[in-house]
This record gives sequence, C-alpha cells and structure tokens, in this order.
Amino acid sequence: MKVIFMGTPDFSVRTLELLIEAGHQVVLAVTQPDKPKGRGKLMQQPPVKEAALAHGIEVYQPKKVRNPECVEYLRKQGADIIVVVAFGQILSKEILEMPRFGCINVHASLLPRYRGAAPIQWAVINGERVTGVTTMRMDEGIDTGDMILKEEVALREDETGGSLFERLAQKGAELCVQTLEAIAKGTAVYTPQNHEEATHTKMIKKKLGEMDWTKSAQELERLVRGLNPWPSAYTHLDGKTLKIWKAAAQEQVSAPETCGAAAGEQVSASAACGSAAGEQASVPETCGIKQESAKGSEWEEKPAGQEPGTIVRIIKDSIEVQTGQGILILKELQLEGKKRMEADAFLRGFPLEAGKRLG
RNA sequence: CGCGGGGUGGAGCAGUCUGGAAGCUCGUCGGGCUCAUAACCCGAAGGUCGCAGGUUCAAAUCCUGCCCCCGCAA
Repeated sequence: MKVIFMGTPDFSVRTLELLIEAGHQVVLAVTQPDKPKGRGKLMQQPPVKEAALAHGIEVYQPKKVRNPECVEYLRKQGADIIVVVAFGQILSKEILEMPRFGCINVHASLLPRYRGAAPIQWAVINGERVTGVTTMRMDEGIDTGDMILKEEVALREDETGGSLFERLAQKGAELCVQTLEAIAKGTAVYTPQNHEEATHTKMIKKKLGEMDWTKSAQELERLVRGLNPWPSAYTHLDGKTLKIWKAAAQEQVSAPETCGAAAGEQVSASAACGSAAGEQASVPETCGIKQESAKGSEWEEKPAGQEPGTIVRIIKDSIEVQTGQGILILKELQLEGKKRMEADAFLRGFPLEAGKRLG
C-alpha cells in the first residue's frame, strides 16, 4: 500500500523499517522538527528522520500538521493509509478522514487500558504482569479508536522500561504489518473499545523518579525498573543526586524474596535474573545456606524500624536501605557527574556507613 | 558559545590550590593460616597520571589547545 508514516522517537522506527521490509510504499515520513538537545544545545534530528533518510524516504517536519498548507501537502501524496506511531502531534479530523483506509495507530498497551502518554513505563511501575500492543483505527479522541489487532506480552521479572520498550516496539511493528495486510485483504475487523474499562496514564515527569522512601520496597523496586533507562529513579546523598539503576526488594522474613535476590547477586550483574527466577526449583538449597550463614554470624543485628531512607546495613556489595515497608537493596547506582557502577565499586570510592540518610 | 563534575595500574578513588620519589580500598597471580568465611598474614605482577604543546633544574600538579565520559537544563 501507499503509506504516509508519522512518528518521532525510537519506538516508531521499528515499525517504519518493517513497513518498508514488508514492501509497502512509504511515500513520506512525517516527524517533529529538529530540536536543540543534549549538552551543547546541538540540533538533533528525531530517530524517525534518520531512519527515513537512510532509506531514501522524503521527510516532512511540520510544526503543526493541522495547518492548512500541511494538510494540503499530505493530500497531494495520495496515500492509501496513514500509519501513526508515537508521533507527538494531534491529527485533525481532516487528516483522519483523508486516506481511504484512514489512520492506523500502534499503541503500546492492551487497550482500553493504559491510554495516553507513557503506557510502557507505567505498566512496569504498576507491577503489571501482562501488557501488550494494540492497533486501532484512529478517531478524534486520544487512543479511543476501534481496535483491529491486539497482542499480549508478559512482563519479565527484571523487566525495565527500556527492555519492555524494545520488545513492544518490535511487537508493535509486526502487528502493524499484519494489520495493514488484513486491511488490504478486507478481512480487518474493527472492534469498538469498552470505554467503561478505560484507564489513562500520566505523562512521565522527571520528578516521578524521586524516591519516596516511605513507600514499600517493592513499589520502589518497580519504580527503579520502570524508569530505567529514562528518566531514572533517584534520591539524594550529601546534597548530590544519586541515581538508582538497579535495586532489589527484600521482605522482612520472606524466604522466596530473599532467595531471588541472593541468586541474582551470585549470578553476576547482567540480566540473568530472568533465568535465575526460572530455575527457582533448584535455587532454594543454595538460598537456605546463604540465609543460615547470614543469620548465624551475628554480624550486626539488623536494626528494625529505622527511619525510611536510612542505610541500615552495608555488606560488601549490598547497600540496604530502610523503606516504609521492607528493605531495599541498592545494587547499581550513579552519583551525579560519575558513571553508573555496581554497589561494591561505588562503596570503594565513596565509603558509606550504616545510619546515613538518603533522600 | 546554556550551567556544572570528571578522565591517575583491571575497578573505584586520594594526590592538583601550597610543583620535587605513584598513594588508598579492592581485584588478579603465587604462598600461608582457618572446620569455615563477606576474615586474616606474606609476597608479586601491572600505570605513556586522556592527547598535544608550553613554562621550569624539575610537571599528575602551573599555562594553552584538543579529545572523551557524566549530572543538570532543554
């Protein structure tokens, strides 16, 4: 089909590429104007622009696509369909009704849930077990159009906003191609959303990453994962920003949780958590031993009921922080101006002591 | 020219202001102690102190230019 693609960030790129691979004739890529970004205020082009140029596709960067001349320009393309993926601008009714097959949108959630700006990160932060991608035919509302295809994706134990982002970008791209296929064949089924069940997500602001130590360790751990790699969860240490890249929640006495954390530590830093979790059946033994030794050696009585945000214990590569409920173990962190590093490396250059307050 | 921090053996840091023998906590390798260990003891290897110039008897340290990493802001 002859398609106009609209999108801006990384998330959109995979769909654009897959459309091209699938043999569709992408006649125009519409994306946001270049903006000054980064440290030096350098102009930076949206990922979609780079990808489009790499494939020799014409790029169009209107400030507002709703403007008459922009609409006119789009009309001249004579596209069969417009594919919109995280474009960042609201389309006018005129544009929505322009192509004969309308405008198709790829949304990173199982609609009608998680409508709006940042469904991916929120799914992680909220501790959802399943999310997914949905394609729909756009109408004038925000993510309210009739659904065409939907695919579920299960979240992993160690899922981060970034990892889920990548997976959903891929799934979304595949689903989009399938959707166009169905539309072309005339087999597409348009299912209205049950608006009663709709939920909305707020836009992610940096402030959201501020660790509220009175929350539970589990909530905080999910926040850390959801906001990784952007904008990241953070707290303060001696007046400096301290980003938390990786953490583990530890229940007071809960064996399974402690076990998962211990296994993760032993396996090494990388994303081995998934496999470690999967092998839970074989892990408990090791875990029991580890726990026993931890209790047996009365290294330091764990002071219960410290003020949230207080570092209660430091053991080699574990920085244990009291939260409103449970202990959060900081495993990978980054002080402002420094690189991110594992807890033990961090401790070598920045000696911390139990009793220190974060926040 | 948006603001700021930083580049010192494999890791993280101190030393730079007040030039003058390369340090600390680890890791690695070898040896020892221990029922054992996240403990301890002994020894060893490993560094063009980001790059290039300059000042000086002497530069990690002072001056100039450049490269790279990072936090904020957008």
